Amino acid sequence: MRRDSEFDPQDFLPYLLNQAAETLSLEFQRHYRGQYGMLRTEWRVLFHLGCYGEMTAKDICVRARLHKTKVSRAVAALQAKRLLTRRELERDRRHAVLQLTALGQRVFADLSRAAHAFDSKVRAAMTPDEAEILHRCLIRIAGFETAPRAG
Amino acid sequence: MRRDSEFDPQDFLPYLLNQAAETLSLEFQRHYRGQYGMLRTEWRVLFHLGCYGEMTAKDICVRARLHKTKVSRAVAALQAKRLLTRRELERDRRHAVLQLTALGQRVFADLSRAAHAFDSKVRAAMTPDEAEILHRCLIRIAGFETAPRAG
DNA sequence: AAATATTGGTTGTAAATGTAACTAACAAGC
DNA sequence: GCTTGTTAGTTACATTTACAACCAATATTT
Repeated sequence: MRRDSEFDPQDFLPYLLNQAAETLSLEFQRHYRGQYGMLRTEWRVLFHLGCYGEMTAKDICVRARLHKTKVSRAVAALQAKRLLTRRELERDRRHAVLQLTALGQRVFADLSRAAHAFDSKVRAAMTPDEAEILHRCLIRIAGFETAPRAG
Repeated sequence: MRRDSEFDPQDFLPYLLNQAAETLSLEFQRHYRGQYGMLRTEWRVLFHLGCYGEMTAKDICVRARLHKTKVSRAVAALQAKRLLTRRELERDRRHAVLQLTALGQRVFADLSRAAHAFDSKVRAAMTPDEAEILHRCLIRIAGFETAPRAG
């Protein structure tokens, strides 16, 4: 298994990023999957609804950068689990506003706590400076607006 | 679409990492997918074989952290594309050493160049310090050994 | 108002992935 | 030797995802 190239997979950002992302995702998965039988997309939809409050499926698509079919199926699954409800708008019956049920909010609160704890644990492995720079770089790479919370 | 929570998805590392990883992966995909009709796992297998030289499927599993079924199928696909060959070992016919064909090496060289260019482009959006810290953090998160090139 | 386009969302189907069960080759215990 | 266990790799099947076609409601054009 000799060394042929000067370029190492670990130096290739898409690869390294994927490995890091996969590592964390797999680890956190057990919270929403193990505890609540949720899929990643379902957790994301719940997460967004919990963080930003009620919105339409389209809003979630844009915010979470998910394809509408994925959102559609995740919403159906969350609805079947009684974690959210859909309320059609009279002024435009194409739209349906989604909101978490009381149960959904409890699940979100629980997972949100777990997420926070998990995040802290990961950050504990770096200095505050490193954490800040990492965050900044990832935001930039992901192409998120610099100040999305202002919108 | 009001704000319900102090915790933002963009502050949750697994989520942010995934978004960043997805962004880069989707962008780079067009090189191996568009040009050569390869899947991500195929590109990874090719990448590892090109970088480290010939090895068995099992080696790739360990190095690239891929499940053996994924590797098995990727190898079959690359073989069908005439990018690699398998050579059984006489001393242990369970093992088959995989190596790139001349064509495979050319494809690897091309994609390797593209990867390098892509990587440089991404790094150009940060200072050298940021790039170094980002790399360090990702290596740590991914759980890679601190000095795997020594092995 | 009728025809056309657009938008929000769902459904159908093929491709891809994950998991488990399996085969074949070797190793170890008896 | 013959069972039992392990390892490398494949195959089969269920789940998940991607992509396209679709439907219904609204907007736009004429």
